[in-house]
Amino acid sequence: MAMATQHTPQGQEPAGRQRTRRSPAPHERQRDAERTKARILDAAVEVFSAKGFDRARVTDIAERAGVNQQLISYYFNSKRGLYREIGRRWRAYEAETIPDDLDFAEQIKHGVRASVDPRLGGRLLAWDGLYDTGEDDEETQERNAQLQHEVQVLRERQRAGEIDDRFDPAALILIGLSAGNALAVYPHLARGLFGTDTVSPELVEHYAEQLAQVISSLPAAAPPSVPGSHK
Amino acid sequence: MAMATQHTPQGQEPAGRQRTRRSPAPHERQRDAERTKARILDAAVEVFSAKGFDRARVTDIAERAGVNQQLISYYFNSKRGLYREIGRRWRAYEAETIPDDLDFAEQIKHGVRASVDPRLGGRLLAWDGLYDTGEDDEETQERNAQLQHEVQVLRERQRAGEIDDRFDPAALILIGLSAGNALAVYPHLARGLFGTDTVSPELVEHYAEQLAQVISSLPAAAPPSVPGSHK
DNA sequence: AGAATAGTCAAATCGCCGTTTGATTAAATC
DNA sequence: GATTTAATCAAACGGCGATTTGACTATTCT
Repeated sequence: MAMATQHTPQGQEPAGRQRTRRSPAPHERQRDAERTKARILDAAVEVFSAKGFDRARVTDIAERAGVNQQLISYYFNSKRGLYREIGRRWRAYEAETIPDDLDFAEQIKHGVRASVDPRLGGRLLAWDGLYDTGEDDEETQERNAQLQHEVQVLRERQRAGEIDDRFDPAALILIGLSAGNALAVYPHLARGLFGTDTVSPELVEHYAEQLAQVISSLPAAAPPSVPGSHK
Repeated sequence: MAMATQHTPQGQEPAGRQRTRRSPAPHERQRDAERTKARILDAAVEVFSAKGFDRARVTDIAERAGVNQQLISYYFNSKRGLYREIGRRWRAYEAETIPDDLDFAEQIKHGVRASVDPRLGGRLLAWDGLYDTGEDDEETQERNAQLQHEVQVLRERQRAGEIDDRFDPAALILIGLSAGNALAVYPHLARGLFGTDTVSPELVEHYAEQLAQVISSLPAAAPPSVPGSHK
Protein backbone atom coordinates (compact mmCIF):
# COMPACT_ATOMS: atom_id res chain seq x y z
CA MET A 1 0.00 0.00 0.00
CA ALA A 2 2.02 2.93 1.22
CA MET A 3 5.39 1.57 0.28
CA ALA A 4 5.72 3.04 -3.15
CA THR A 5 8.14 5.51 -1.82
CA GLN A 6 10.69 6.88 -4.13
CA HIS A 7 13.62 9.22 -3.86
CA THR A 8 13.04 12.73 -4.90
CA PRO A 9 14.81 13.14 -8.24
CA GLN A 10 15.59 16.79 -8.01
CA GLY A 11 14.33 20.15 -6.92
CA GLN A 12 15.64 23.45 -5.77
CA GLU A 13 17.02 23.20 -2.32
CA PRO A 14 15.89 26.25 -0.38
CA ALA A 15 19.20 27.30 0.97
CA GLY A 16 19.89 28.32 4.51
CA ARG A 17 17.22 26.35 6.36
CA GLN A 18 18.28 26.58 9.89
CA ARG A 19 17.20 23.76 12.08
CA THR A 20 18.68 22.76 15.33
CA ARG A 21 19.25 19.08 15.62
CA ARG A 22 17.90 17.92 18.87
CA SER A 23 17.45 14.48 20.12
CA PRO A 24 13.84 13.35 19.84
CA ALA A 25 12.30 13.47 23.23
CA PRO A 26 9.15 11.54 22.43
CA HIS A 27 6.70 14.20 23.48
CA GLU A 28 8.31 17.06 21.65
CA ARG A 29 8.96 15.58 18.30
CA GLN A 30 7.08 17.20 15.53
CA ARG A 31 6.54 14.08 13.57
CA ASP A 32 4.87 11.52 15.69
CA ALA A 33 2.60 9.13 13.93
CA GLU A 34 0.90 7.91 17.06
CA ARG A 35 0.21 11.37 18.29
CA THR A 36 -1.20 12.39 14.97
CA LYS A 37 -3.27 9.26 14.74
CA ALA A 38 -4.61 9.98 18.19
CA ARG A 39 -5.49 13.50 17.17
CA ILE A 40 -7.34 12.18 14.17
CA LEU A 41 -9.12 9.62 16.29
CA ASP A 42 -10.17 12.27 18.76
CA ALA A 43 -11.48 14.55 16.09
CA ALA A 44 -13.22 11.62 14.47
CA VAL A 45 -15.00 10.60 17.64
CA GLU A 46 -16.23 14.12 18.00
CA VAL A 47 -17.51 14.40 14.47
CA PHE A 48 -18.93 10.90 14.15
CA SER A 49 -20.63 11.23 17.47
CA ALA A 50 -22.13 14.57 16.56
CA LYS A 51 -23.13 13.93 12.98
CA GLY A 52 -23.19 10.20 12.49
CA PHE A 53 -21.20 8.27 9.95
CA ASP A 54 -22.87 9.43 6.80
CA ARG A 55 -23.06 13.08 7.62
CA ALA A 56 -19.57 13.24 9.01
CA ARG A 57 -17.17 14.76 6.51
CA VAL A 58 -13.66 13.49 6.48
CA THR A 59 -12.58 17.00 5.55
CA ASP A 60 -14.14 18.15 8.76
CA ILE A 61 -12.33 15.52 10.77
CA ALA A 62 -9.04 16.29 9.12
CA GLU A 63 -9.52 19.99 9.71
CA ARG A 64 -10.20 19.57 13.39
CA ALA A 65 -7.24 17.27 13.73
CA GLY A 66 -5.17 19.87 11.96
CA VAL A 67 -4.05 17.53 9.22
CA ASN A 68 -4.69 16.91 5.58
CA GLN A 69 -7.54 14.59 4.80
CA GLN A 70 -5.47 12.20 2.75
CA LEU A 71 -3.67 11.35 5.93
CA ILE A 72 -6.79 9.61 7.02
CA SER A 73 -6.66 7.21 4.14
CA TYR A 74 -2.98 6.85 4.82
CA TYR A 75 -3.47 5.73 8.38
CA PHE A 76 -6.88 4.13 8.38
CA ASN A 77 -7.46 3.23 4.75
CA SER A 78 -10.89 4.69 4.65
CA LYS A 79 -13.57 6.53 6.51
CA ARG A 80 -15.04 3.19 7.46
CA GLY A 81 -11.69 1.97 8.65
CA LEU A 82 -11.36 5.00 10.84
CA TYR A 83 -14.79 4.39 12.24
CA ARG A 84 -14.01 0.79 13.00
CA GLU A 85 -10.80 1.73 14.72
CA ILE A 86 -12.78 4.04 16.95
CA GLY A 87 -15.04 1.15 17.80
CA ARG A 88 -12.12 -1.05 18.71
CA ARG A 89 -10.48 1.50 20.95
CA TRP A 90 -13.75 2.43 22.47
CA ARG A 91 -14.62 -1.03 23.58
CA ALA A 92 -11.17 -1.52 25.02
CA TYR A 93 -11.46 1.74 26.85
CA GLU A 94 -14.81 1.10 28.44
CA ALA A 95 -13.90 -2.45 29.27
CA GLU A 96 -11.08 -1.27 31.45
CA THR A 97 -12.73 1.91 32.66
CA ILE A 98 -16.13 0.98 33.95
CA PRO A 99 -15.83 -0.84 37.24
CA ASP A 100 -18.74 -3.13 37.74
CA ASP A 101 -18.41 -3.28 41.45
CA LEU A 102 -19.96 0.13 41.68
CA ASP A 103 -23.38 0.59 43.11
CA PHE A 104 -25.83 0.24 40.26
CA ALA A 105 -27.30 3.66 40.81
CA GLU A 106 -23.83 5.16 40.94
CA GLN A 107 -22.98 3.39 37.74
CA ILE A 108 -26.02 4.89 36.14
CA LYS A 109 -25.14 8.37 37.24
CA HIS A 110 -21.66 7.89 35.92
CA GLY A 111 -23.13 6.65 32.69
CA VAL A 112 -25.41 9.61 32.23
CA ARG A 113 -22.63 12.08 32.73
CA ALA A 114 -20.42 10.17 30.35
CA SER A 115 -23.07 9.78 27.71
CA VAL A 116 -23.48 13.47 27.09
CA ASP A 117 -19.82 14.19 26.89
CA PRO A 118 -19.45 14.60 23.16
CA ARG A 119 -16.14 12.85 23.26
CA LEU A 120 -17.68 9.82 24.80
CA GLY A 121 -19.84 7.16 23.40
CA GLY A 122 -23.52 7.54 24.19
CA ARG A 123 -24.36 8.85 20.80
CA LEU A 124 -22.05 6.49 19.00
CA LEU A 125 -23.89 3.63 20.60
CA ALA A 126 -27.18 4.97 19.37
CA TRP A 127 -25.88 5.52 15.86
CA ASP A 128 -24.64 1.98 15.80
CA GLY A 129 -27.96 0.68 16.96
CA LEU A 130 -29.90 2.61 14.39
CA TYR A 131 -27.54 1.63 11.62
CA ASP A 132 -27.58 -1.96 12.77
CA THR A 133 -28.64 -4.39 10.11
CA GLY A 134 -29.14 -7.44 12.21
CA GLU A 135 -25.99 -9.27 11.32
CA ASP A 136 -23.49 -9.66 14.08
CA ASP A 137 -19.91 -9.00 13.14
CA GLU A 138 -17.17 -9.97 15.49
CA GLU A 139 -17.12 -6.47 16.87
CA THR A 140 -20.57 -6.76 18.32
CA GLN A 141 -19.87 -10.24 19.58
CA GLU A 142 -17.21 -8.74 21.76
CA ARG A 143 -19.52 -6.17 23.19
CA ASN A 144 -22.17 -8.76 23.79
CA ALA A 145 -19.77 -10.69 25.95
CA GLN A 146 -19.31 -7.59 28.09
CA LEU A 147 -23.03 -7.13 28.32
CA GLN A 148 -23.57 -10.69 29.37
CA HIS A 149 -21.07 -10.10 32.08
CA GLU A 150 -23.09 -7.14 33.30
CA VAL A 151 -26.13 -9.34 33.33
CA GLN A 152 -24.29 -11.79 35.49
CA VAL A 153 -23.38 -9.09 37.95
CA LEU A 154 -26.98 -8.03 38.27
CA ARG A 155 -28.16 -11.57 38.63
CA GLU A 156 -25.73 -11.87 41.49
CA ARG A 157 -27.28 -8.95 43.26
CA GLN A 158 -30.66 -10.35 42.61
CA ARG A 159 -29.63 -13.53 44.29
CA ALA A 160 -28.37 -11.45 47.17
CA GLY A 161 -31.82 -10.00 47.55
CA GLU A 162 -30.98 -6.49 46.45
CA ILE A 163 -33.31 -6.64 43.53
CA ASP A 164 -36.74 -8.08 43.21
CA ASP A 165 -36.83 -11.43 41.47
CA ARG A 166 -39.47 -10.41 39.03
CA PHE A 167 -37.09 -8.14 37.20
CA ASP A 168 -35.12 -9.41 34.29
CA PRO A 169 -31.55 -8.12 34.65
CA ALA A 170 -31.14 -7.84 30.91
CA ALA A 171 -34.17 -5.62 30.72
CA LEU A 172 -32.95 -3.49 33.60
CA ILE A 173 -29.65 -2.94 31.90
CA LEU A 174 -31.27 -1.95 28.65
CA ILE A 175 -33.58 0.40 30.47
CA GLY A 176 -30.79 2.00 32.42
CA LEU A 177 -28.57 2.32 29.44
CA SER A 178 -31.12 3.77 27.10
CA ALA A 179 -32.48 6.14 29.70
CA GLY A 180 -28.95 7.13 30.55
CA ASN A 181 -28.31 8.07 26.96
CA ALA A 182 -31.54 9.95 26.62
CA LEU A 183 -30.12 13.45 26.91
CA ALA A 184 -27.57 12.64 24.27
CA VAL A 185 -29.98 10.93 21.91
CA TYR A 186 -33.01 13.13 22.31
CA PRO A 187 -31.63 16.59 22.92
CA HIS A 188 -34.57 18.13 21.10
CA LEU A 189 -37.02 16.46 23.43
CA ALA A 190 -34.91 17.41 26.41
CA ARG A 191 -35.06 21.04 25.44
CA GLY A 192 -38.79 20.85 25.06
CA LEU A 193 -39.36 18.97 28.27
CA PHE A 194 -37.14 21.02 30.50
CA GLY A 195 -37.75 24.30 28.80
CA THR A 196 -34.12 25.12 28.30
CA ASP A 197 -32.65 25.99 24.96
CA THR A 198 -29.62 23.84 25.45
CA VAL A 199 -28.59 20.78 27.40
CA SER A 200 -26.57 22.40 30.15
CA PRO A 201 -24.28 20.65 32.60
CA GLU A 202 -26.76 21.46 35.33
CA LEU A 203 -29.49 19.71 33.42
CA VAL A 204 -27.24 16.72 32.98
CA GLU A 205 -26.63 16.60 36.68
CA HIS A 206 -30.28 16.98 37.49
CA TYR A 207 -31.28 14.27 35.09
CA ALA A 208 -28.59 11.91 36.31
CA GLU A 209 -29.87 12.44 39.81
CA GLN A 210 -33.41 11.70 38.76
CA LEU A 211 -32.54 8.58 36.87
CA ALA A 212 -30.46 7.31 39.72
CA GLN A 213 -33.40 7.90 41.99
CA VAL A 214 -35.68 5.91 39.77
CA ILE A 215 -33.23 3.05 39.61
CA SER A 216 -32.55 2.96 43.28
CA SER A 217 -36.21 3.04 44.15
CA LEU A 218 -36.76 -0.31 42.54
CA PRO A 219 -38.16 -2.76 45.05
CA ALA A 220 -35.44 -4.78 46.66
CA ALA A 221 -37.05 -7.85 48.07
CA ALA A 222 -40.29 -9.61 47.35
CA PRO A 223 -43.13 -7.23 46.60
CA PRO A 224 -44.94 -5.72 49.56
CA SER A 225 -48.02 -7.67 48.57
CA VAL A 226 -49.36 -9.23 51.72
CA PRO A 227 -49.27 -12.99 51.55
CA GLY A 228 -52.81 -14.15 51.33
CA SER A 229 -54.13 -11.04 49.64
CA HIS A 230 -55.75 -11.21 46.26
CA LYS A 231 -53.92 -11.07 42.96
CA MET B 1 -50.29 1.99 10.10
CA ALA B 2 -53.01 4.19 8.77
CA MET B 3 -51.08 7.30 9.36
CA ALA B 4 -50.77 8.27 5.74
CA THR B 5 -53.87 6.62 4.51
CA GLN B 6 -56.49 9.20 5.07
CA HIS B 7 -57.56 10.23 1.64
CA THR B 8 -60.67 10.78 -0.42
CA PRO B 9 -61.44 14.19 0.90
CA GLN B 10 -64.09 14.60 -1.75
CA GLY B 11 -67.24 13.67 -0.04
CA GLN B 12 -70.57 12.08 -0.23
CA GLU B 13 -71.63 11.28 -3.77
CA PRO B 14 -75.43 11.29 -3.91
CA ALA B 15 -76.35 7.66 -3.79
CA GLY B 16 -77.76 6.11 -6.91
CA ARG B 17 -76.44 8.92 -9.01
CA GLN B 18 -74.19 7.41 -11.62
CA ARG B 19 -72.36 9.14 -14.37
CA THR B 20 -72.86 7.83 -17.85
CA ARG B 21 -69.23 6.94 -17.73
CA ARG B 22 -69.27 4.95 -14.49
CA SER B 23 -67.86 7.50 -12.13
CA PRO B 24 -65.00 5.84 -10.34
CA ALA B 25 -65.72 4.95 -6.80
CA PRO B 26 -62.81 6.57 -5.04
CA HIS B 27 -61.23 3.38 -3.92
CA GLU B 28 -61.23 1.67 -7.27
CA ARG B 29 -59.85 4.32 -9.50
CA GLN B 30 -56.48 3.59 -10.93
CA ARG B 31 -55.25 7.08 -10.85
CA ASP B 32 -55.59 8.47 -7.45
CA ALA B 33 -53.01 10.99 -6.44
CA GLU B 34 -53.83 10.81 -2.78
CA ARG B 35 -53.61 7.10 -2.71
CA THR B 36 -50.30 7.13 -4.49
CA LYS B 37 -48.99 9.83 -2.23
CA ALA B 38 -50.03 7.73 0.72
CA ARG B 39 -48.23 4.75 -0.68
CA ILE B 40 -45.10 6.80 -1.10
CA LEU B 41 -45.42 8.15 2.38
CA ASP B 42 -45.82 4.68 3.81
CA ALA B 43 -42.83 3.36 1.97
CA ALA B 44 -40.86 6.41 3.01
CA VAL B 45 -41.65 5.94 6.68
CA GLU B 46 -40.43 2.42 6.41
CA VAL B 47 -37.19 3.29 4.70
CA PHE B 48 -36.40 6.44 6.64
CA SER B 49 -37.14 4.70 9.87
CA ALA B 50 -34.94 1.77 8.97
CA LYS B 51 -32.01 3.55 7.38
CA GLY B 52 -32.19 7.14 8.45
CA PHE B 53 -32.40 10.11 6.16
CA ASP B 54 -28.96 9.97 4.64
CA ARG B 55 -28.82 6.30 3.98
CA ALA B 56 -32.36 6.10 2.68
CA ARG B 57 -32.40 5.92 -1.10
CA VAL B 58 -35.25 7.57 -2.88
CA THR B 59 -35.00 4.82 -5.47
CA ASP B 60 -35.68 2.38 -2.70
CA ILE B 61 -38.67 4.31 -1.50
CA ALA B 62 -40.05 4.63 -4.99
CA GLU B 63 -39.57 0.96 -5.63
CA ARG B 64 -41.40 -0.10 -2.51
CA ALA B 65 -44.18 2.27 -3.30
CA GLY B 66 -44.32 0.81 -6.78
CA VAL B 67 -43.78 4.13 -8.50
CA ASN B 68 -41.11 5.95 -10.39
CA GLN B 69 -38.76 7.96 -8.29
CA GLN B 70 -39.37 11.19 -10.13
CA LEU B 71 -42.87 11.04 -8.78
CA ILE B 72 -41.42 11.84 -5.44
CA SER B 73 -40.06 15.13 -6.64
CA TYR B 74 -43.36 15.67 -8.36
CA TYR B 75 -45.36 15.33 -5.20
CA PHE B 76 -42.97 16.36 -2.48
CA ASN B 77 -40.38 18.44 -4.28
CA SER B 78 -37.46 16.68 -2.71
CA LYS B 79 -36.32 13.98 -0.42
CA ARG B 80 -36.29 16.51 2.38
CA GLY B 81 -39.77 17.64 1.52
CA LEU B 82 -40.95 14.08 1.73
CA TYR B 83 -39.30 13.69 5.09
CA ARG B 84 -40.87 16.84 6.41
CA GLU B 85 -44.27 15.76 5.24
CA ILE B 86 -43.82 12.57 7.19
CA GLY B 87 -43.01 14.61 10.25
CA ARG B 88 -46.12 16.70 9.83
CA ARG B 89 -48.45 13.77 9.44
CA TRP B 90 -46.75 11.86 12.16
CA ARG B 91 -47.24 14.51 14.75
CA ALA B 92 -50.85 14.90 13.78
CA TYR B 93 -51.33 11.16 13.99
CA GLU B 94 -49.83 10.73 17.40
CA ALA B 95 -51.53 13.79 18.76
CA GLU B 96 -54.91 12.30 18.06
CA THR B 97 -53.95 8.72 18.78
CA ILE B 98 -52.27 8.69 22.13
CA PRO B 99 -54.82 9.16 24.87
CA ASP B 100 -53.24 10.75 27.88
CA ASP B 101 -55.84 9.59 30.31
CA LEU B 102 -54.31 6.15 30.22
CA ASP B 103 -52.52 4.77 33.20
CA PHE B 104 -48.90 5.80 32.89
CA ALA B 105 -47.65 2.24 32.93
CA GLU B 106 -50.21 1.28 30.31
CA GLN B 107 -49.13 4.18 28.20
CA ILE B 108 -45.57 2.96 28.43
CA LYS B 109 -46.48 -0.53 27.38
CA HIS B 110 -48.40 0.86 24.47
CA GLY B 111 -45.42 2.99 23.62
CA VAL B 112 -42.97 0.12 23.67
CA ARG B 113 -45.07 -1.97 21.37
CA ALA B 114 -45.52 0.91 19.01
CA SER B 115 -41.90 1.93 19.03
CA VAL B 116 -40.60 -1.32 17.64
CA ASP B 117 -43.09 -1.54 14.88
CA PRO B 118 -40.74 -0.66 12.08
CA ARG B 119 -43.39 1.43 10.49
CA LEU B 120 -43.85 3.53 13.55
CA GLY B 121 -41.95 6.36 14.95
CA GLY B 122 -39.60 5.25 17.69
CA ARG B 123 -36.67 5.16 15.38
CA LEU B 124 -37.66 8.29 13.56
CA LEU B 125 -37.65 10.09 16.86
CA ALA B 126 -34.15 8.87 17.60
CA TRP B 127 -32.89 9.81 14.17
CA ASP B 128 -34.30 13.27 14.65
CA GLY B 129 -32.66 13.58 18.01
CA LEU B 130 -29.28 12.49 16.76
CA TYR B 131 -29.48 14.72 13.74
CA ASP B 132 -30.69 17.59 15.86
CA THR B 133 -28.53 20.65 15.59
CA GLY B 134 -29.91 22.64 18.45
CA GLU B 135 -32.01 25.06 16.52
CA ASP B 136 -35.72 24.74 16.97
CA ASP B 137 -37.77 24.98 13.85
CA GLU B 138 -41.49 25.39 14.12
CA GLU B 139 -41.88 21.66 13.75
CA THR B 140 -40.18 20.94 17.03
CA GLN B 141 -41.99 23.79 18.72
CA GLU B 142 -45.18 21.97 18.01
CA ARG B 143 -43.96 18.76 19.51
CA ASN B 144 -42.67 20.57 22.53
CA ALA B 145 -46.11 21.88 23.21
CA GLN B 146 -47.39 18.32 23.27
CA LEU B 147 -44.61 17.30 25.59
CA GLN B 148 -45.34 20.13 27.96
CA HIS B 149 -48.87 18.93 28.03
CA GLU B 150 -47.70 15.49 29.05
CA VAL B 151 -45.66 17.08 31.79
CA GLN B 152 -48.79 18.80 33.02
CA VAL B 153 -50.64 15.51 33.14
CA LEU B 154 -47.93 13.94 35.24
CA ARG B 155 -47.76 16.92 37.51
CA GLU B 156 -51.44 16.45 38.06
CA ARG B 157 -50.97 12.89 39.20
CA GLN B 158 -48.15 13.99 41.37
CA ARG B 159 -50.45 16.43 43.05
CA ALA B 160 -52.93 13.61 43.46
CA GLY B 161 -50.30 11.67 45.37
CA GLU B 162 -49.79 8.95 42.81
CA ILE B 163 -46.16 9.85 42.31
CA ASP B 164 -43.54 10.86 44.79
CA ASP B 165 -42.86 14.56 44.88
CA ARG B 166 -39.16 14.16 44.46
CA PHE B 167 -39.53 13.08 40.87
CA ASP B 168 -39.39 15.58 38.10
CA PRO B 169 -42.17 14.74 35.66
CA ALA B 170 -40.12 15.89 32.73
CA ALA B 171 -37.36 13.50 33.69
CA LEU B 172 -39.82 10.66 34.12
CA ILE B 173 -41.21 11.22 30.68
CA LEU B 174 -37.79 11.28 29.09
CA ILE B 175 -36.84 8.14 30.92
CA GLY B 176 -40.00 6.32 29.95
CA LEU B 177 -39.78 7.42 26.40
CA SER B 178 -36.17 6.60 25.84
CA ALA B 179 -36.41 3.29 27.61
CA GLY B 180 -39.53 2.55 25.62
CA ASN B 181 -37.65 3.09 22.42
CA ALA B 182 -34.70 1.04 23.50
CA LEU B 183 -35.49 -2.10 21.55
CA ALA B 184 -35.89 -0.05 18.42
CA VAL B 185 -32.82 2.08 18.95
CA TYR B 186 -30.43 -0.53 20.31
CA PRO B 187 -31.42 -3.75 18.60
CA HIS B 188 -27.82 -4.91 18.63
CA LEU B 189 -27.63 -4.55 22.37
CA ALA B 190 -30.97 -6.20 22.76
CA ARG B 191 -29.80 -9.23 20.84
CA GLY B 192 -26.70 -9.44 22.99
CA LEU B 193 -28.53 -8.94 26.24
CA PHE B 194 -31.37 -11.34 25.65
CA GLY B 195 -29.40 -13.83 23.65
CA THR B 196 -31.77 -13.88 20.73
CA ASP B 197 -30.68 -13.27 17.20
CA THR B 198 -33.59 -11.05 16.42
CA VAL B 199 -36.03 -8.81 18.26
CA SER B 200 -39.06 -11.02 18.29
CA PRO B 201 -42.60 -9.99 19.18
CA GLU B 202 -42.30 -12.07 22.31
CA LEU B 203 -39.25 -10.15 23.35
CA VAL B 204 -41.10 -6.93 22.73
CA GLU B 205 -43.91 -8.09 24.93
CA HIS B 206 -41.55 -9.24 27.64
CA TYR B 207 -39.62 -6.00 27.60
CA ALA B 208 -42.78 -3.91 27.62
CA GLU B 209 -43.91 -5.84 30.64
CA GLN B 210 -40.63 -5.27 32.41
CA LEU B 211 -40.53 -1.60 31.70
CA ALA B 212 -44.09 -1.18 32.83
CA GLN B 213 -43.16 -2.96 36.02
CA VAL B 214 -40.30 -0.60 36.64
CA ILE B 215 -42.46 2.40 36.03
CA SER B 216 -45.30 1.22 38.19
CA SER B 217 -43.01 0.35 41.04
CA LEU B 218 -42.05 3.96 41.50
CA PRO B 219 -42.86 5.11 44.99
CA ALA B 220 -46.24 6.71 45.12
CA ALA B 221 -46.36 8.83 48.22
CA ALA B 222 -43.77 10.44 50.41
CA PRO B 223 -40.72 8.32 51.10
CA PRO B 224 -40.90 5.86 53.96
CA SER B 225 -38.73 8.18 55.98
CA VAL B 226 -40.06 8.39 59.50
CA PRO B 227 -42.55 11.24 59.90
CA GLY B 228 -41.58 13.66 62.61
CA SER B 229 -37.95 13.75 61.73
CA HIS B 230 -36.09 16.98 61.28
CA LYS B 231 -37.07 19.60 58.70
C1' DA C 1 26.82 13.07 5.55
C1' DG C 2 23.61 10.63 2.88
C1' DA C 3 20.30 6.87 2.18
C1' DA C 4 15.98 5.33 3.51
C1' DT C 5 11.59 6.13 5.17
C1' DA C 6 7.90 8.20 7.83
C1' DG C 7 4.96 11.95 7.58
C1' DT C 8 2.45 15.47 5.01
C1' DC C 9 0.09 17.61 1.32
C1' DA C 10 -2.66 19.76 -3.13
C1' DA C 11 -5.00 18.46 -6.76
C1' DA C 12 -7.33 15.19 -9.95
C1' DT C 13 -10.59 11.32 -10.26
C1' DC C 14 -14.71 8.99 -10.06
C1' DG C 15 -18.90 6.88 -8.44
C1' DC C 16 -23.13 7.59 -6.40
C1' DC C 17 -27.58 9.54 -5.98
C1' DG C 18 -30.91 13.34 -5.91
C1' DT C 19 -32.90 16.19 -9.19
C1' DT C 20 -34.32 17.95 -13.88
C1' DT C 21 -35.97 17.42 -18.48
C1' DG C 22 -39.08 16.26 -21.77
C1' DA C 23 -42.07 13.07 -23.39
C1' DT C 24 -46.16 9.67 -22.82
C1' DT C 25 -50.31 7.53 -21.28
C1' DA C 26 -54.60 7.41 -18.87
C1' DA C 27 -58.61 9.73 -17.00
C1' DA C 28 -61.99 13.43 -16.79
C1' DT C 29 -64.65 17.02 -19.13
C1' DC C 30 -67.31 18.91 -22.94
C1' DG D 1 -64.44 11.80 -29.80
C1' DA D 2 -61.70 15.67 -28.90
C1' DT D 3 -59.51 18.46 -25.60
C1' DT D 4 -57.52 19.12 -21.30
C1' DT D 5 -55.08 17.89 -17.44
C1' DA D 6 -53.51 14.55 -13.97
C1' DA D 7 -50.31 10.94 -13.42
C1' DT D 8 -46.43 8.42 -14.77
C1' DC D 9 -42.00 7.38 -16.59
C1' DA D 10 -36.87 6.75 -18.80
C1' DA D 11 -32.95 8.92 -19.39
C1' DA D 12 -29.62 12.63 -18.88
C1' DC D 13 -27.41 15.92 -15.56
C1' DG D 14 -24.60 17.66 -12.01
C1' DG D 15 -22.68 18.15 -7.53
C1' DC D 16 -20.80 16.47 -3.53
C1' DG D 17 -17.41 14.03 -1.23
C1' DA D 18 -14.46 9.86 -0.52
C1' DT D 19 -10.49 8.04 -2.41
C1' DT D 20 -6.24 7.97 -5.49
C1' DT D 21 -2.23 9.95 -7.46
C1' DG D 22 2.10 11.58 -7.27
C1' DA D 23 5.08 14.48 -5.26
C1' DC D 24 7.62 16.93 -1.44
C1' DT D 25 9.83 17.49 3.36
C1' DA D 26 11.46 16.30 7.73
C1' DT D 27 13.48 12.69 10.54
C1' DT D 28 16.17 8.78 11.65
C1' DC D 29 19.77 5.38 10.95
C1' DT D 30 24.35 4.06 9.75
